Amino acid sequence: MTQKDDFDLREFLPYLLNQAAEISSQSFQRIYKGRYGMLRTEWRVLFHLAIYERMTAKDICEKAIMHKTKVSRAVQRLEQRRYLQRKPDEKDRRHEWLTLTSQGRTVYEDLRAHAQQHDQVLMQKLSTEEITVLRGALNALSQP
Amino acid sequence: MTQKDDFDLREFLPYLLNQAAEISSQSFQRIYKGRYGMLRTEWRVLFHLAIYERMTAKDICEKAIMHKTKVSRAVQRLEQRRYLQRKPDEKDRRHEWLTLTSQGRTVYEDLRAHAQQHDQVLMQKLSTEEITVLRGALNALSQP
DNA sequence: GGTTGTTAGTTACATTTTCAACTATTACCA
DNA sequence: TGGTAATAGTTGAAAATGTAACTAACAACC
Repeated sequence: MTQKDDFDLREFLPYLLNQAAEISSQSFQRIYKGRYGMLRTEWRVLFHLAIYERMTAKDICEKAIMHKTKVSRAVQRLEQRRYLQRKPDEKDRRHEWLTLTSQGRTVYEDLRAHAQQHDQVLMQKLSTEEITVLRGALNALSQP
Repeated sequence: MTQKDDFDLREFLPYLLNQAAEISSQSFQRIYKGRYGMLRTEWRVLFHLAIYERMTAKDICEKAIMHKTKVSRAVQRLEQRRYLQRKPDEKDRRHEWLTLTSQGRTVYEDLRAHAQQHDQVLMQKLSTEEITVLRGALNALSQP
């Protein structure tokens, strides 16, 4: 009998994180999909732009941990729907600055309200202290 | 100034969970992909079978929170590589019992060792107490 | 027993994602 | 200055995923 048998994959952090992330995202996904036909990639780009105001696609890649082709296509679709605007950087025309249109901000505000509600439901499953520790731990694990 | 401005999506649990899950999964993904050319779906089916010994595809869907078509295709590929065997249920031939072959178990043991290592690296980012609370919270959030 | 409904699992097709190659622009440096 | 390297972002083809329709087997009710 060796020591390796002590390790149970049911306690493997990436597994637990994935299950929790999956389940807690699902019902919210139905909201942005149902209301605006948005994909998860688009929702993520949208709210990053709302939070940080003005970003390049590359900034979004880094903050949101998304591949650049994913971001590129999400930006295209959000632009088509007039949720965002692109403006090339004057100094370095490889960069494009992205900002939400007022229409994009309206959509964002609506979704944010739903997100807040959704978050409250999730937090009811936890104690105040658990929530604090959880947030801290998730932030720590998100540093690569 | 309304209350809604208090809610910052950077603290939205599904977002934090997703970031942590994504980052903590990435380096491990390179391992099963690099060593065995496996996809995440296949890895998940493999280790569920290793843990529970004998399951139907439906059991896996429920435990792993995966859609049945994902499971169906992962099972097909694992069978082609001779990592698992199917056996129809005698009583109810709609059910198929799945078990790992010895080859599948060997692969699993190898990956489990790597997972354990990986888990230890992740846990170094956290205190013992954080780990305990985190596990509890993730389990709570995984109840749908 | 036969009709209807349900369940486990697969398949076809559409959508999304990934990977690699590509363009356009700027940086570096001999 | 010119040539190579690096960077931001896009695109096309291949792979993976999601959706809905399907098959096969069983259940339930008349």
